[in-house]
Amino acid sequence: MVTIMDKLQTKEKQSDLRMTRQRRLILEELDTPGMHPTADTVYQRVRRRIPNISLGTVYRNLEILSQAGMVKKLHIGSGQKRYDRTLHRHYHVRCVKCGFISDVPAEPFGDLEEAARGSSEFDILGHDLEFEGLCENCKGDGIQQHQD
Amino acid sequence: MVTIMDKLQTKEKQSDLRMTRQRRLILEELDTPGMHPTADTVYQRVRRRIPNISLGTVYRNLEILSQAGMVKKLHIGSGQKRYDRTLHRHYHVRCVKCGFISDVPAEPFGDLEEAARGSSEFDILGHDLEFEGLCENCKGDGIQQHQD
DNA sequence: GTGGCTGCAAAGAATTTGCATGGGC
DNA sequence: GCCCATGCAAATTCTTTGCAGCCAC
Repeated sequence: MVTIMDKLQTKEKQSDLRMTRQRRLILEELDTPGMHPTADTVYQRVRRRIPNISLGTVYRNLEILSQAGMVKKLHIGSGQKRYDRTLHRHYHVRCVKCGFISDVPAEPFGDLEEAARGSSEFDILGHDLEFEGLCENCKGDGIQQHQD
Repeated sequence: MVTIMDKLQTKEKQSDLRMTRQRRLILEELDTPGMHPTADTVYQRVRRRIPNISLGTVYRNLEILSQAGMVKKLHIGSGQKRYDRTLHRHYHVRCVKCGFISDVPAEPFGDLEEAARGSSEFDILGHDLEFEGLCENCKGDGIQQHQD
């Protein structure tokens, strides 16, 4: 089991990262704006350019990049984990019908944490906010399948 | 794969629910205040009273109860799903060190969704807010393991 | 050159599902 | 009695890991 101590330690090592072809292409895929791909989606896409890359490598890299703070792991919806290139802080909306995830360009609400501090014994360090709703496609009762 | 249509349909059927011994005890476990157990934790606890209950039954029931709106499925942290008896709307804090999850008794922020509506094409229906922080035990650098 | 990184494959963890039987209503 | 619910076990799905060779620095 990976402990937080592992995480904290790994975070220090981010300068050691070697920029392999695999890692560079994985990062490139994540740079596509508005994407919140699963590990498998990243795998499928990078495979177009490195046909024999392994899914294990993709998982390993997403984990490493996530611990280095270059990528954010999202635990949205009930399915697989998703990954988001962390450029600036933002929120997400998930379509309750098709699962499509989109960015919400709203400014982070700073006072949320202040309010939580008043009613919890925790040291509050941050927050994640996820909206639920119906995406453009699903508003009209259409049952389309959205992409990542 | 379970689609949203399945979900919506099942939601209508909530009156069909039979109150079996298994289902009742699962609900009882979830009634314990402040608990956010995983399926396996529920299984372990109910097993004390129904030794031969199966893990599959626990999963099936948690899913059914969740779709009936009696239980909320939480996707917090990276690990297993957790389940929360839905009595009233509230938020959660997760300890980044030990993973302990606690309720935040703060009142829901209604204006969050209003703000999101302004900057998204989605029909916003709701939101989930999760705080991150350090729990009482972990504040002092202790690396204790919290329970559910 | 060396230590991190990769591909491959097998293992592991979490959850779902098929089927025959059992039990709530 | 009907039909949903259960126990059991196998199957799926997603993710991690061991290992020998490879490659970025």
